[in-house]
Amino acid sequence: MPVGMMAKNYAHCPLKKRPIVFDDIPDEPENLSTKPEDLSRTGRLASISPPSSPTISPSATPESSITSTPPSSPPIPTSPAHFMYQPPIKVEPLREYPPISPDYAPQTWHRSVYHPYMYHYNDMGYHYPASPYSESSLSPPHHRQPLQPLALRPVYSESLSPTGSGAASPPLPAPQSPEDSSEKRRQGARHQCPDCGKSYSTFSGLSKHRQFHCAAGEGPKKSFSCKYCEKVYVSLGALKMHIRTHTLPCKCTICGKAFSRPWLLQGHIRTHTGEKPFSCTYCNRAFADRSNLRAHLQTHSDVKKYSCSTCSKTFSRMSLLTKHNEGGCTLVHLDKMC
DNA sequence: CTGGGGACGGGGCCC
DNA sequence: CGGGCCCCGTCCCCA
Repeated sequence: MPVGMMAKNYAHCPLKKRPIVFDDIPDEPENLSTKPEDLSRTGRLASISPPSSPTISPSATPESSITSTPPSSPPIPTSPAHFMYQPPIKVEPLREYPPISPDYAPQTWHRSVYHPYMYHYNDMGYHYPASPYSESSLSPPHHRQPLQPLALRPVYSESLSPTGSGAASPPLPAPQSPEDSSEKRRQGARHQCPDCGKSYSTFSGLSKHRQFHCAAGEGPKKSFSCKYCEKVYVSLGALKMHIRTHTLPCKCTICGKAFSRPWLLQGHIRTHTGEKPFSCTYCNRAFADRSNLRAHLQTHSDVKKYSCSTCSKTFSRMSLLTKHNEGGCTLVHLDKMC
């Protein structure tokens, strides 16, 4: 969404939440990555090419929009937005993208309705055509697996229950694949703590655990306390991470707001640019924040993630369940009377 | 009041 | 050990 438009739409928002419109924004924001910049990719915004697989024009209907030739370049918004933040991009030209099958059901095609680009950006640095590849799986390819068509790849796991029958409803997410679950990732770990049984994929991980974390073990229980507050951590790394919440080294060049971590800043910058890389499989709604998409997905489910243990009513968010319990689960009140 | 979205914080894990 | 990313969670605001 162009910044100017967004500012207009924020007319009813508190001042602190309104994006700031600049007339003289530099062409390219500073690289947020803390990694050394790859100089070979200087000018990356203009040089990124989409995958050579068939692409889909977002403006066309799914049935008619499959083309064998990719567009010359992703459309870059111009006026009234003078600036569109483009996250650092990792280009992997040798990566194989799954071909688009004509078997895609139209209802599975979607794109960000806010995102002006026809290529979805995911935070792992991959560019895909906006449809039919989406962020809906919440499992970016990363090092785990290449992104697959919706019909093939495992989809987001937070077990949405079917919201209804009928062909109009897209298939609901299947259980998360083992590769996507940190818990299941550990199942393949071969380094197990003899004290508590917890497993790690690397010996160093196990060593860290035994030295600092394992309550059942004999390792030294060092503690690291924050000099800014009362918090105490069992590892220096955790303390350093916490200290960043005091020092806030990552500063937004647009509004000056500071954050503890680069990726928090990246998420914040999306509030300025309107970039919404995470789109819902079911309703096409797009989000700038993965967690918000996750919460949104709950709204598509009849049986939501958080349930009242007393009356079995389910809620999409913990806060709603808390409110429910605090304010008035009638069955709770009945229990208290008994 | 309830449900939902936006923005953000923090700990854990992997590389 | 640090960076990057994940998930979980909270707080606030709004319709």
